[in-house]
Amino acid sequence: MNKSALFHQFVAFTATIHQVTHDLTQNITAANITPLQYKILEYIKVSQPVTPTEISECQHMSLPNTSRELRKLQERQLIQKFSDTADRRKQYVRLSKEGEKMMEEAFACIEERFLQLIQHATQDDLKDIQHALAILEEKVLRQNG
Amino acid sequence: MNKSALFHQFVAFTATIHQVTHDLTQNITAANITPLQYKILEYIKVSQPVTPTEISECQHMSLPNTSRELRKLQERQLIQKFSDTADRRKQYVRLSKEGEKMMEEAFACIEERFLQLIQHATQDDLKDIQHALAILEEKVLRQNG
DNA sequence: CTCATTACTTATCATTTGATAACAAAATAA
DNA sequence: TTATTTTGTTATCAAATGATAAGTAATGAG
Repeated sequence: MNKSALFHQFVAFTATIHQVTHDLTQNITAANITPLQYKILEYIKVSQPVTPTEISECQHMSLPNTSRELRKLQERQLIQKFSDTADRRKQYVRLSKEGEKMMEEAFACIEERFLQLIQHATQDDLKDIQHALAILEEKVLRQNG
Repeated sequence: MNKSALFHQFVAFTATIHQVTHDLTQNITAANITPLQYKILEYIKVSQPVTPTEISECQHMSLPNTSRELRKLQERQLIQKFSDTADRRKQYVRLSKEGEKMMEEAFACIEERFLQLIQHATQDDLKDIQHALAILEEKVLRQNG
């Protein structure tokens, strides 16, 4: 099998994934949130509690800029910070009640849009999709990062 | 089968795809190109010739901003514009020789990184991957856009 | 204790990107 | 013909993001 052909197929695939992600997530929050801030909230939502350093690394941004965005999110009552009792330099970030509500609504909206995407899928189709996702995770994405 | 579970699997999958895309494409050009400009060149590369209006729509940006970025790319000799002989309002954009060279090098670099990702895959693995990509394209991504 | 390191903040500046108004030229419709 | 629409440009402003210097407080190593 031709690896180069597989590469081209993969590139086309990722382009489509990016397009679909854009469609699924556009206009997702009424709140006046920047794209970067949404990304950060999304990460906190699925990984909380997280430290600013972790956010900084996962979002590929500098710690000062992370700190600035977290301050804005805290001012808007969307997140809360707690300092580690053992190591008081460290901080843990969580969504506030309001932030949780906002992100849950956002996720619900994305899920609804996703379900529309697969509305005509049969049970067999769903199994195929699930299996395909698992194959790619295992054989391409989980290789070493 | 639980569609909601599939949704969560899909979300995790797309997050990983975005991460891998980031890794595959980071520091890809020596040229002093902004991320947006790279995206535009990438689109031109695979779809040329394209009009500014098409770029504008596919990249989700306004026509004035598209025009500005194209001007910068033209000043840097990375693209060329031609006006349509039939409808002289229209313009066709292509990569210049230099732009082609740059993008081919970029793509070659990305392909090399991708091949590393699947370096341990057997022939059967490759067939599985190819099939998985096809399934997802057909049953999720090509539903209606 | 002293010194270096870690985790984070504040401040500042540059660059990139987005938004919008105003315009021009060509094509099309009336 | 005149009016309208399409395609694109230029100019300008605002906002978002990136980069970096300097500083604080806590921890840990020696």
